Amino acid sequence: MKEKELRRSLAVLPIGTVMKLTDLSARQIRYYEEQGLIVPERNAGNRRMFSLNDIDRLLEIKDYLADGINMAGIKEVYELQKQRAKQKQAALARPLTDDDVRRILHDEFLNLGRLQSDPGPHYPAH
Amino acid sequence: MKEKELRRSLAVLPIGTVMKLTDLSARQIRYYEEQGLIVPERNAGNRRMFSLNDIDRLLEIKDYLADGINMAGIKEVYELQKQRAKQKQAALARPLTDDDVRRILHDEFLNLGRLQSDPGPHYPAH
DNA sequence: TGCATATGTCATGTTTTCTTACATGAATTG
DNA sequence: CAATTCATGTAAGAAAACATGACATATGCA
Repeated sequence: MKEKELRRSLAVLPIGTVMKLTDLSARQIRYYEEQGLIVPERNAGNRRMFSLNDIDRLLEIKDYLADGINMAGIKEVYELQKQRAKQKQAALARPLTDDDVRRILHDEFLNLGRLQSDPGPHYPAH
Repeated sequence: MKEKELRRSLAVLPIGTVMKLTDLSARQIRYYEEQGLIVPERNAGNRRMFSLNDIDRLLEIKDYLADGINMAGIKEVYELQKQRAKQKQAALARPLTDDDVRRILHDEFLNLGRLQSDPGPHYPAH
């Protein structure tokens, strides 16, 4: 499962291909990068190079936008995901204290309603 | 298994990416196309666009060349593969006659020695 | 009405790729 | 040995793709 992950994160696609695969304009893709939602690599000539993971992320962003969530909201979604991933990794790195467990469970429940079944209220631009 | 095949045959990679993934020069890749060993698609602007299957094929070609097989030999290899695939499909399309079976078995045995265990003598330039 | 957001469009410069042509070292053949 | 063929390198000029920056605009909200 490690090699597959590597392949999915290989930056091999130019923006033209990504436009076709996602049906997004170059302007949109660059804007999402500007907003920090994706961070495509650059080749030696400064061309953006995208991975399959980037494609997935872009399609997700598209869905969120179609659902009426704005940039700020999407950023928050990914912030939460990042923090959850970080916690999970920390949990793997060392044995969990009771306090960890409580905090993780708390966050899980906190995020359940907002991110899965129901997008919830549209996030205001903080 | 059908969707995976589709993804593998999607022409999404520019030649620059292919160069890096295969460690072949643009000259080599174009030459192999000229020889009919690969047939990359073209985008609207006439740029070659490669699929993952093309990458596999190029790496195969590289291996064959490293083994001392020349273009003519490699062409023959792929010709045989194509014919075998055609026969297999024909076999699926209609019931086999005894004669079919005999002929297919014959070809299988014929190709066994040459293509699998031992590359055999280097093919002369036809 | 005025402002912020998300996207379109245009201009200009750089990078990538295309085709065509010629060059070349290694192997082959007469 | 001289002449070919093969597989690849290299260079030139044109076209396509992409980058950045600026300005335009529709939409929704305060």
